[in-house]
Amino acid sequence: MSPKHNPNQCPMESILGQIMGPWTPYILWLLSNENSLRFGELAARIPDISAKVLTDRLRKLEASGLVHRDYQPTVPPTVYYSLTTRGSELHGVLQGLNEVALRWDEEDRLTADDRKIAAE
Amino acid sequence: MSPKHNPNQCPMESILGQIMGPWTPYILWLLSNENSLRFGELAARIPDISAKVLTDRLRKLEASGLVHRDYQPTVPPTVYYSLTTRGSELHGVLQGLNEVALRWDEEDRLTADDRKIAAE
DNA sequence: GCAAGTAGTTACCTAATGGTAAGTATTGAG
DNA sequence: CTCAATACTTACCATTAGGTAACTACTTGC
Repeated sequence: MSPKHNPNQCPMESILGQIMGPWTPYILWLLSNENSLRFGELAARIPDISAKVLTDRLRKLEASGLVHRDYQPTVPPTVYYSLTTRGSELHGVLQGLNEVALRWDEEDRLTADDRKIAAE
Repeated sequence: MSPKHNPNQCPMESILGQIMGPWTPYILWLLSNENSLRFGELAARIPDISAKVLTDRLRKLEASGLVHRDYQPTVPPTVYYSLTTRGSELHGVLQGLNEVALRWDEEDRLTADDRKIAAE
């Protein structure tokens, strides 16, 4: 994160340090709904994310013990990602977040429509 | 955020762009529990945050319509921050997040204790 | 005339982040 | 002999974010 931003004794900041960052909560949300996704499937569901960043996120989540990586040495290789037990404890939070996100999105689109109508 | 990371049609990413970043969810959590805090009170409750970053976060939250800023031109000035209606809709999510954070923190401290005992 | 107290702002610097593009490994298919 | 497919890795670059520290404004009180 930042050079000096340490998750100093504050549990909230500690968890945020693990979850936060562009795409990360979204990755968790996808995994929490599908229970297992391959690298390419994740990439396809997350528009515009680069392989580099996706790998980075998954590695960090794995290091925090939130995501499990299952590498099958087939040819070509197959890698399944899924939530660990701890990772799946975030489901409720992510669901709540998603509900709010959808609600606000709808509200914002409605008021945007109002503006368009008013401008006519 | 990043030069190209646009909240591209994805409601989840859009809300994350507003909430995310070091300290931000914690600020919202504090405001959601105290319903009104002054700048200095916030700073006191958030160890190690700098005035610059705190100001920045509050300005951004204000711009997103999540936080209300009430400036009283007294001498010295007094500024109260509180959640807007929309901001307070995050209470449930933040509470869930905090519960998980406290639980994990406790679990981690327990296993840390185990390691200490085992090392004796 | 100077310090105190609140809520910032400003300047400057460094480290980390993310993007792009190209490369890697492996093996079966054509 | 080369391509295709998957899951990355690496190198390089530009931008950004955050940290520190000093400075501002305004009035009261000593």
